[in-house]
Amino acid sequence: MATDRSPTRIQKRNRANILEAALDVFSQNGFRGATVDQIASAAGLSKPNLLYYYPSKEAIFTELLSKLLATWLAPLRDIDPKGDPMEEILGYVQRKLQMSQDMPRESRLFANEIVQGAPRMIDTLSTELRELVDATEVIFQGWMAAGKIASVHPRHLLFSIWSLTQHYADFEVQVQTLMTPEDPFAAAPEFLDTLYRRMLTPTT
Amino acid sequence: MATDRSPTRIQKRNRANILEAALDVFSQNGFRGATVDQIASAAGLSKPNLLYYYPSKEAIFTELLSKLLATWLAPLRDIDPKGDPMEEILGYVQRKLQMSQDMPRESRLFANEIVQGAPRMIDTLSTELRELVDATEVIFQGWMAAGKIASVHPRHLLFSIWSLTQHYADFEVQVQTLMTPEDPFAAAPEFLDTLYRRMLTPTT
DNA sequence: CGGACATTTGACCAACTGGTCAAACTCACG
DNA sequence: CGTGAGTTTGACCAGTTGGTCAAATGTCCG
Repeated sequence: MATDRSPTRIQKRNRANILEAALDVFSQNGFRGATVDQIASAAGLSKPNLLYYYPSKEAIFTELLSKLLATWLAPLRDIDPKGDPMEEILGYVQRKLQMSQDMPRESRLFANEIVQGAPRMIDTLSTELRELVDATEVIFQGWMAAGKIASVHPRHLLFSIWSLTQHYADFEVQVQTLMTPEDPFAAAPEFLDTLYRRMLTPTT
Repeated sequence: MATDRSPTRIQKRNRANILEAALDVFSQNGFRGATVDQIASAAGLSKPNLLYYYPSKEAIFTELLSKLLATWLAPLRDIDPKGDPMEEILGYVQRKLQMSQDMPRESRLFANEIVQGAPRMIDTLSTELRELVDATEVIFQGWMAAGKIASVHPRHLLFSIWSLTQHYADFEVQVQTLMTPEDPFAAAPEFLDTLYRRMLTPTT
């Protein structure tokens, strides 16, 4: 496989199929729980054929992670320091919630990895994500100092948003089981909107 | 091994060691990621010796889960319908948070299993836990109807407490990495207390 | 002490898993 | 068509893993 030439039609199709299949399998079983054979057949390929496109299971996982991280963090980058504070935060919450609903596999992929100590993500966490979180903290602190939102611990605020929104994807089985027949996502937007509005409305 | 006789001194010691080791290994690697050998050496036994006490890896896992579930759910059962609503809920939040800090392995054990679809817990979830959640919902609804706490979706309220408190244990690596050098658990109690106090204070 | 029962071990096995390789096959293109 | 590059495959391999078994060793108690 010539990696330094522009990819052929077949390469494009197969690489896309592999990543799609890998997302399915890794998000459901975690890295160690997933087998190359599972991914291969989910992608409609034989195992050696899959390994013709990616040199190892690890390589598939790594590429998948790095391709998805940007998407996953986009809403956080989109927070506008010059926007209305309450609207920005409530909007971020709703966007994250929507992502949990639309992309539960991505959420679980990261959840699986982090619960097990994030052995393949720790570098990204402590550099790229750390910077982004630091920047967000500054924004939140500015809003709090200006009295636009109530003063709370900015990092805990951010973690709480991640926690609450991703919970619906990561623990979907549990939420589904305990909410049936109600649709968990039906009342979630309003619940979270109310929660953050009450917590963050300044008490002058 | 005579299972129908009272356990010997050695049986008691070894069984305890095995479950302790299993908690370590399963919570860090999930069911599939854990190996019988890992558990055995963590318990100071050889693999065949371990399998003399438990017939299979699955059996260890199952026993571990069922033994821990009672402990894990105790704070929820302890909510007193006749107590002061706000105090009961804030107390429950603090107890759950304390458990995340003191028993992070237990939290991650369940988290690992549920993220991956809870194949070995789904029965428990849909019966025992379901009943407990149903009962709690009734309590919450009573308090809301009486105007003692603000009206919010009772199940989402409960899930939010689980989510926020267990987040500190389940995603410990991430939280640690992004909060260093601050101790995540230092500000958490106050943050959660404020959050739920503001959300649940009735707006008459 | 001695025997019955409990515990431990090393050798072993079959299934699974990640990965390799040479040979066969397919495709684009002149 | 033909040819060279791109693609696919079956056979294979070594390491890991859950689990078995008979034999060896340890412990308890009369």
